[in-house]
Amino acid sequence: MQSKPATIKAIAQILGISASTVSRALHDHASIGLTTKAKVKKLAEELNYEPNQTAIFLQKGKTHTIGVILPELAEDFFSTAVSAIEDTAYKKNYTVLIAQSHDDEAKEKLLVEKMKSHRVEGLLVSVGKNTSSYQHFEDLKKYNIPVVYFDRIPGIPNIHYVACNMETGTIEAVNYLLRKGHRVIGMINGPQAMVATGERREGYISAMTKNRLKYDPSLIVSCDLTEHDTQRALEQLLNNKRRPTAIVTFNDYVALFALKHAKKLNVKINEELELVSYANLPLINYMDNIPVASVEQFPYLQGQKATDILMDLLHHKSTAASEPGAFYKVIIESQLVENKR
Amino acid sequence: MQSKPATIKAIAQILGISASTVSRALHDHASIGLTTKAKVKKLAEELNYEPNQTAIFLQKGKTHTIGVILPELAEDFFSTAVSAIEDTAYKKNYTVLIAQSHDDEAKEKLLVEKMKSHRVEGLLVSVGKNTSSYQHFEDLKKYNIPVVYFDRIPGIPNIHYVACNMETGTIEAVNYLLRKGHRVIGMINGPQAMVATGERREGYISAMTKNRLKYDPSLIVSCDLTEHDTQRALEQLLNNKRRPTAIVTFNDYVALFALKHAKKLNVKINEELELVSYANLPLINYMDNIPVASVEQFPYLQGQKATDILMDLLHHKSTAASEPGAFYKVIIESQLVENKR
DNA sequence: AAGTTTAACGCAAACGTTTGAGCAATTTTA
DNA sequence: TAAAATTGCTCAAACGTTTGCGTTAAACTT
Repeated sequence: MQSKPATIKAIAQILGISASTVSRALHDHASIGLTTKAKVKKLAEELNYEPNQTAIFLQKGKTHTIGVILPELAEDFFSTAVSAIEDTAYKKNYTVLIAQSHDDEAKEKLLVEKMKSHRVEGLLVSVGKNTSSYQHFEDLKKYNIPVVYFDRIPGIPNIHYVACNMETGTIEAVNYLLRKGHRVIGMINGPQAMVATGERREGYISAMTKNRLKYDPSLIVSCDLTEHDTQRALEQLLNNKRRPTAIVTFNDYVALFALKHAKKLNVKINEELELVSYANLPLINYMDNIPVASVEQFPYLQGQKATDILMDLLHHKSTAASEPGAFYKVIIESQLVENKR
Repeated sequence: MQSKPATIKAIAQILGISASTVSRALHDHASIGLTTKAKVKKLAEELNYEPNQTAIFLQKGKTHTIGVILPELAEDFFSTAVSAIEDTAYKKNYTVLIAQSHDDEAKEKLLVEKMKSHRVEGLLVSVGKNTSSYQHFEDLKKYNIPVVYFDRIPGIPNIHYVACNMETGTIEAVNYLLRKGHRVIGMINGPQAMVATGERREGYISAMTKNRLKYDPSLIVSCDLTEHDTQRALEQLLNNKRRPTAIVTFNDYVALFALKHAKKLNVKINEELELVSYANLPLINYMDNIPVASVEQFPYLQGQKATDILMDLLHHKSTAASEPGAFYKVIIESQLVENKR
């Protein structure tokens, strides 16, 4: 078998015409005769000709490829976001390159280099939870590679992003618990560096004070989202002088860790302790007992919007460049959904 | 700002030397003077030079890219498999291009074209559940693009694949249920076209007959894995003349659909009816009640092995070509894991 | 001192495609 | 029937790299 795919040159040689004619024929250019076109197309079909994108990329300077950098593909939130990204990109005839940082800032930097090297036209990123500097992303602007952040966004100005406003959902969550009669409500929050951590905290404080309850800082404890640290955080809350009867956890994984540990500690879920979480997992509502409610973060929507924005940026580069102060900031309001039993 | 990244040519021009010298200098070629090397590297650093992969691809005829085609990224099984693929590929300095078929055979074909067009060096694929012809994949062999199938593999000879042998796990599952005292065991199986459907069926029959129980065909009903059809299948089993007290479901999603519907039908889970499933979901073991056990399919391992095989194929192409009869067939034995309460 | 080696670099082609400009036939116009 | 317009095609350069081969000048032989 022919190991190498057919090229335009090969077609040209067989037909005894020039490569440019073949190229134009395949593109239905007006200045090529119908008989020639027919011959070319027929042979291309026969040889199973497939344009070499890498050559086209080089020639046109456009790769029609976007990159995605995110912490963990296996996490349900991200995989559905990527699913949306791929779907949306596919419709616009873009290809997507993925890479996961595993929350490692050093690797994140390397991945940016790799993406740059691959000449992606734009980048979609959800930053690692430990990432402290965003310079490696911001540098891309110099090369006209737009970056759209989603979900885990940096807390810096002048960026494009789509994210959930966690404050809204958190307020709803706390209100929900208050309505159910809870007065001492704890929170297992995320790392201080994350924007979402601050929003949850603000939401918590806002809901409490709006309800004329005093805010007790000892009821909010941050953790690094690992199972181990969640256990520590849970114990810290349970041993607090004012022991919470309900806890808002940073996300579903944390909720599951906490649940597991609570069982081990013989804390009766939904009697002694109720949980409210932020949905990253699809089937939490198939579960019994926990958590009683979740704050939905719309991963598919986020992925979709982020890709739309990137596409817009790519196709109106001039506009974006001419209005350097204009940044997309799409905020999806998080929403409390009560989990049906 | 400079909108376009620096090129070798640009560096050459600035330094007043030739492009080839710059290229060699950057690669630490022996025949370039140390002072020149130093100058080149310094300037490259300053200009933030990043080699243009598309150009290198074209020149070398190697893209260092592999493609992944699978049905649904948002499904947990696949996302963790992709996570493994990306991790493994990254270590070998390969980039991964992903695309989802959404179980649509026509789209699957288009994606193959796209991958071919992108000149991926190899392909990892998990076929759609309705895919009946595999010609679009097999055609790639002509172009020396190796294909490694994983998990959802075609039932044809002469292919490389890694998959779980569902028969083993199914036998274990049925044995487990028999030990628990069940005698009438149902099965909600997948589409007939899937290899895994056959394996489950064989496992079921094998376990039953080995235990001297007669095999009742009406207890195995196939469904298309949608929620709706699962409901139908469940009802069919519940209305069977011999009503099963336990059901083996095709996967966790089907189990969840069945569970949901069973609740609606007022069937008491784990009293009237026990479920055993095949794990695709990570947190099924955090759940109460269902299912009592799962057959683990090791998604990360599958992704990893599949990528390893592909890498091997890519690096020993000659070997593979010289021994046309040699195909990788990695079978991971599925394994029953009892879900801890 | 003439010949030979070696070090350091440049030339040019190639990868596959696109595209502006040019050119030769053929057809149209006046 | 000569000039002008149209048709259908070819040439050559370009995109950014790599690489075999050639070239120059300096350093080393004997």
